Amino acid sequence: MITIELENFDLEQICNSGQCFRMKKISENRYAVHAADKYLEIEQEKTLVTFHCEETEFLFFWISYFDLDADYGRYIKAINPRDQYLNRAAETGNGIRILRQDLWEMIVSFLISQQNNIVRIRRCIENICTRFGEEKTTWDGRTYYAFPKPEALAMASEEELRDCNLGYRAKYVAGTARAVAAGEISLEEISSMRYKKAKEQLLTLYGVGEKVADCICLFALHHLEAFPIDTHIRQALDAHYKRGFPNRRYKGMQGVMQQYIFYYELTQKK
DNA sequence: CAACAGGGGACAC
DNA sequence: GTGTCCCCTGTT
Repeated sequence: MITIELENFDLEQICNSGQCFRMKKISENRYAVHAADKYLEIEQEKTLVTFHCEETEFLFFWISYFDLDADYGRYIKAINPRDQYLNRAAETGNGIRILRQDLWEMIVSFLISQQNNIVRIRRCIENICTRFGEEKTTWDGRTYYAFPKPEALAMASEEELRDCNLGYRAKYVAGTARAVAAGEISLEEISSMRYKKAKEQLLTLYGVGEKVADCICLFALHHLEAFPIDTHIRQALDAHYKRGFPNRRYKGMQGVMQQYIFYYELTQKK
């Protein structure tokens, strides 16, 4: 168990920022996180955050996962003081972190996300984990399921994937899983590529388009210059940035700004 | 019951 | 780059 003090860190904001689909609130101030094959419970009391895991796992996995070494105050300070909209957005989402999630998990998650709502996306992912993921045990003896490996999903039939509620997205997951399992594309190589190259490779996958590729680049590969444009962001850009988003000013941190905007739009609609 | 929207993408032209 | 289809499920 590790307790540390953190600035610009808010579990509720991270959970609702739409980048991770396997994090959920389990009680007041306490969240459960599934990531790749790991499980963590985490608590927050104002700036005091407690990770319920061993120190080695905290050091070698969760620090990177939650981007704890980064200074998000620096991103917020970089915002144009005259941009009222972005300042409001960043104020609302000032505890958001861009997570470093598993590449394969993000590929499948965002394949499933297309033309889909968040509640159902979560259910779909839970379904494929339960059905095709490796069985694991928490420190206190409870069973959970890891995210299924490419090989496991490559062996699944399209119909089995449809049974997991994927709908027409089943063929995308099946096709992409087979391509990865067959070695037609190397996740390891993509991990070491720069943004432009990585995105280009991801676009060759069946079912991966512009928006999904950018989500994968941002939420798995931590390419902060990726700026995924979905329907919500599109509306926000049309309303507040008629001359386009100031990419030059926010060079290398557009993805962080995208998250502030996305989260802000989501909270406004409730 | 019908209509519709929900974090798009493939494919043809 | 534009249009059309995909044909999913939950909500209204």
